[in-house]
Amino acid sequence: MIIDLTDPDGDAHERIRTAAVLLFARQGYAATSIRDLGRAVHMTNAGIYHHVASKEALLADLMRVAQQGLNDATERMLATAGAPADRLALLIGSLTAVHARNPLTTRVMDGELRSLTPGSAAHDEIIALRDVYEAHWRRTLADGVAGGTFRVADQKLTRLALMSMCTGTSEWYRPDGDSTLEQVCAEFVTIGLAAVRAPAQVTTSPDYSLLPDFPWEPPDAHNDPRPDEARR
Amino acid sequence: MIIDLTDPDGDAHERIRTAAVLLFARQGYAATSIRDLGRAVHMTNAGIYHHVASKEALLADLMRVAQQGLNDATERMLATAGAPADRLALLIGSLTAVHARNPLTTRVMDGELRSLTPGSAAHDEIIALRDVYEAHWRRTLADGVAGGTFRVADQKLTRLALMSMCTGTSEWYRPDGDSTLEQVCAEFVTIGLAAVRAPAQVTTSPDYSLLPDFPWEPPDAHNDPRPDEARR
DNA sequence: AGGAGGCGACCGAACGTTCGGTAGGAACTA
DNA sequence: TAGTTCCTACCGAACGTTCGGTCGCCTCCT
Repeated sequence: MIIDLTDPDGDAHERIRTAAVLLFARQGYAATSIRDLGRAVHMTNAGIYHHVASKEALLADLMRVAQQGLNDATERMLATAGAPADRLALLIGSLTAVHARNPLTTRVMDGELRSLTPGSAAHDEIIALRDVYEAHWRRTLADGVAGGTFRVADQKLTRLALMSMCTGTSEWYRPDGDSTLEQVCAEFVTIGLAAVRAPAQVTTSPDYSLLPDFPWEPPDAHNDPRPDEARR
Repeated sequence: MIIDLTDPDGDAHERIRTAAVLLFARQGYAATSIRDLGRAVHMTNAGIYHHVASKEALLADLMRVAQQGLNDATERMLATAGAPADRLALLIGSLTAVHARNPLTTRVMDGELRSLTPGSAAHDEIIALRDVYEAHWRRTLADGVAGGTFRVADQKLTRLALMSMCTGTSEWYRPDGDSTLEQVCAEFVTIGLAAVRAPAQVTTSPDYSLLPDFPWEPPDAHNDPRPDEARR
């Protein structure tokens, strides 16, 4: 499933998407030119436009597919979960795992929403998809509080704090660290349950095979240079 | 201390910095033009260059002063703290508070390092300053582990996870929420101590007057439009 | 024959940056 | 007091470059 950016026989659309997620994550959308993309896939800027309607449409497409993938996977996993504590554990674990395993895609997802023209159809669509996702968190927290399992001062604050803990994973997680992905997720689940004052439970680790696997996420994404911690 | 961007009698350098932090945080450095800055302070693009050597120097200056301010404040606060648990609590609380109170400045600090030319003197200087700051975290965690107070699987992972929880605050905290800043900080300290398996302690809330107050952070920063959660 | 894929050349606009010039005031001299 | 000389702050115009995007043509493959 690895994608060779320079292979002219590969699917061009897929190669462009792969290059886009790489460069958008590394330099940011605004600082990446169509010519940069072309250089990465061995094409001219004009060639890119044979496969893509516009630079912004490329970003929107990327974000839409990625967010949709997360939504689908989340709903698949939640389908078998019962109590709010179980659901919260699943939400935390899966969001963390997705960010750890797809750091480039998720960095674009989380950080480039502002690059879509406000009010455009694409922008509104991504926001709507994100709302659908966040509704799972909102409902889980509300259910837990209503049922007496959770005790939180401010549901919105708790949700955003936990989500930002999970999404932050894409900025620092490396698979060659001392902790496995499973350990990180379990750790975060423990922290999350503590944050809502729910009793820590023996967590059945989530089935990672249900998580979305973005085909354009390069296998060596974790070795991609990052501006910080460059020499550590 | 509030700064009127359009007041021609105000200090021009200060006005430009204020506009820069606003626009860089809102649109990103790459998507902000010198002409945008000029428009914000009622100057032409040429006028800006009378006060600023280059666009990148403006960003570097901003980041350097901000990071230096955080470093100084952190060292002032740590000077009176003893045990690793106290020091960790201070680090968590102060980093959270700085991000909550200066969301625009901290978003630029945390997210625009990649916009500085890699290898340039300015880039290296910011990284060095950041290293100095992170060393406080590293040492605190190492001391706690060595002394038996903390029990963590992976110090680097723990540090980065906790720091990203704190820095995430700038993305969602609003002073008009259900929780005060003090409550958020206390909550995060509790979570952080749980993450290192240290006994939760009665936290003496940090002295927020020691925290850096960036003069260019607009007083209505929390009302500045953000791409996500726009309609919530 | 004809469509898919791609190239070179090009467009208008915007970019960061530079340059010559100027209004206004302070400072000094006659 | 009047005149000369600076200096700070800024503007209008332009520099060369790069931007996102378009157009026509060529070359394969079917």
